Amino acid sequence: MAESMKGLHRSHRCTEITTNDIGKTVTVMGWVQKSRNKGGIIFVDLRDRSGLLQIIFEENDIGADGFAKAEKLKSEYVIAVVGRVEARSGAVNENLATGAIEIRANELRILSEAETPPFPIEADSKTREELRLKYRYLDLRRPDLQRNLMMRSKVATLTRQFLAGEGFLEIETPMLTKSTPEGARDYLVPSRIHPGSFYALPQSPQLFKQLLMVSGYDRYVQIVKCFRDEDLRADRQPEFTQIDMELSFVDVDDVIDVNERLLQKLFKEVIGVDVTLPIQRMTWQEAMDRYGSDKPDTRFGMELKDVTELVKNCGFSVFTGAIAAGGSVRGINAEGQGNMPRKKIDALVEFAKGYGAKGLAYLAVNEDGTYKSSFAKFMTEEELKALVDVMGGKPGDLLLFAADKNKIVYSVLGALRLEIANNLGLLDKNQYNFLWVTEFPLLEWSEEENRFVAMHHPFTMPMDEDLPLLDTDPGKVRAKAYDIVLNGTEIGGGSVRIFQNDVQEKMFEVLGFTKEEAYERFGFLLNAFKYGVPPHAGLAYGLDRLVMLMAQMDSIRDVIAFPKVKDASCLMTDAPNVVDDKQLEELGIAIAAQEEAAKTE
RNA sequence: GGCCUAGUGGCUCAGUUGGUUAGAGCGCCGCCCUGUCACGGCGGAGGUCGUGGGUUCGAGUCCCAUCUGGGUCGCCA
Repeated sequence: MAESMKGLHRSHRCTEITTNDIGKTVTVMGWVQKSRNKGGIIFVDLRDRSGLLQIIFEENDIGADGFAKAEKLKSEYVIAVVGRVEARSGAVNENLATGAIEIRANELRILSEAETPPFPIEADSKTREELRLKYRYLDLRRPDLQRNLMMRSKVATLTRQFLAGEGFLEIETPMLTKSTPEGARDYLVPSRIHPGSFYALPQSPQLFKQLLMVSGYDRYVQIVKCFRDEDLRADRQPEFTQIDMELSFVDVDDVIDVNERLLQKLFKEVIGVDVTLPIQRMTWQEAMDRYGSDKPDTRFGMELKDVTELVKNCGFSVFTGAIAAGGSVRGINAEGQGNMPRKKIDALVEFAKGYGAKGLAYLAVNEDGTYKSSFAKFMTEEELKALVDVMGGKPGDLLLFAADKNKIVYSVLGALRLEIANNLGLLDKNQYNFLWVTEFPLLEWSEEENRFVAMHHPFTMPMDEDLPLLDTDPGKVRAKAYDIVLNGTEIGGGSVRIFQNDVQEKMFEVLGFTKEEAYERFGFLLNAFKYGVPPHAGLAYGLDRLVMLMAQMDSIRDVIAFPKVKDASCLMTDAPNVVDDKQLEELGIAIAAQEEAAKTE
């Protein structure tokens, strides 16, 4: 039977008690991690969010009734113990922070009994994630998840402290807002009062924070939930948290400066890692050319080399064909992998095909200097040698080439170098390589929509020197946009915003919006800009990704208390679910007949 | 939507070319044990092999479909 905690007050968390407290009487409360009954003496490991503490029960201290109660303790019972802190008379447990002490219990209360949990509550769980997510409240008792969520809390707290000191104000923006179907799919919320109309949950507070700048708040920050109705990934959840900020009267360098100092503080104080400032910067074009990615992992080399000029007249039609079609031929050098078995190379070819490559050409430099290659017969000895030289190929190296449209070549080789590095164990989670990627293209041609779309968003300022190109060659315009990349993961991004109505209108024109359409969607912003708007810029971090990397996890699910699974459902609550007809009726919503209905009958 | 991958007692796994009664460790239950901390000893319970169908004398194993997770491409301004 559950007992009351009347008259008891917890004096310490488990690991807050140290050898300095020996002799004191303390009151501790928590969960039974493990009970070891030796007959006349019982040891119980008590757990709370701080860690473990050993309690010792003997009849002499606690009496016959108390001892009988202690004999009943099982895993996950919630108990309160009053007792004296003692130095252990048995061996010290080196594995425990509190291994030199124990609590000799004088009083025990069983606050809550517990059924045997469906999986062990322990660090480094081997239990399949599906089960852990169904019982997430038990999973969250495990020390590694508790550590992750405590780390996350610390990041949020330090961020608020630091930015408050830099003059930022924390201001909330609405969760029920207007759908702006540019970008990701919106989550929609039906309006009861306006049947047939919908709010959208924000994909980001973008427009509101810009309006706050118009209103003179000067520097804004918000740690805020954002929503995007797109497919999930290990680092993508439908609802996620941003550290979102905006600053007035600044340009790119000002935003970078304050954020570099924020990152330096966070990494030092949370995980003891020194971030050397300034953080390296690289233009988008250089990142693509050297790494085939706009978020390069710079912890290892294996950089791309452009060999287009070298092979444009060779006899290998795969190369020359791609070049003739306006593409390029580029390669990477997997150093020391020249003896990779054919089977593994074939697996890499298959991997490359997953990124749109039609194939992958390879050349291994044998130890004796001869070549083993899928395309040697199409090229002269001189051509091959020149190719190997440009790639820096040494005996024992494996050269891999992709020939296609630039976009595919970049994505194939960018993914391939990561895949190879991962297979070779080159990715050290203890190494933190930051990189600013700057000067992103302003626009991207969408084959699907047959128009330009904004690469970042439609409010991103073009680079001053590229402004004239908006009229003549929009695809060439670079933006004052920047991403902060850590170990190949984009942890944040932002831009300087357009603050002149004429530039903004030009931007909408290039995106194919009529003036009417632009006002229909974003009129509140465009109107606001008529009344005096400061130059402003901002940045937003993905808090989940940032903490994931700090905690050295592979999925953001491990730093989110209640994450969703791949199909965006919640295994614990079973959301989303079907609602009552009455609810739908009030909202004026009818569900269209689904083919599914026939299937379930 | 495509591709890859996993599903066997509560948990994690093994299970041969298809062949007796599907095994192990941990956990759980009972008894014993006064210095354990991966406690120990003795005994015990517990499995429609994700689901449905098929091939076969015989299916955990082979085939088809399907469900539930995970990774990824598309998608993610």
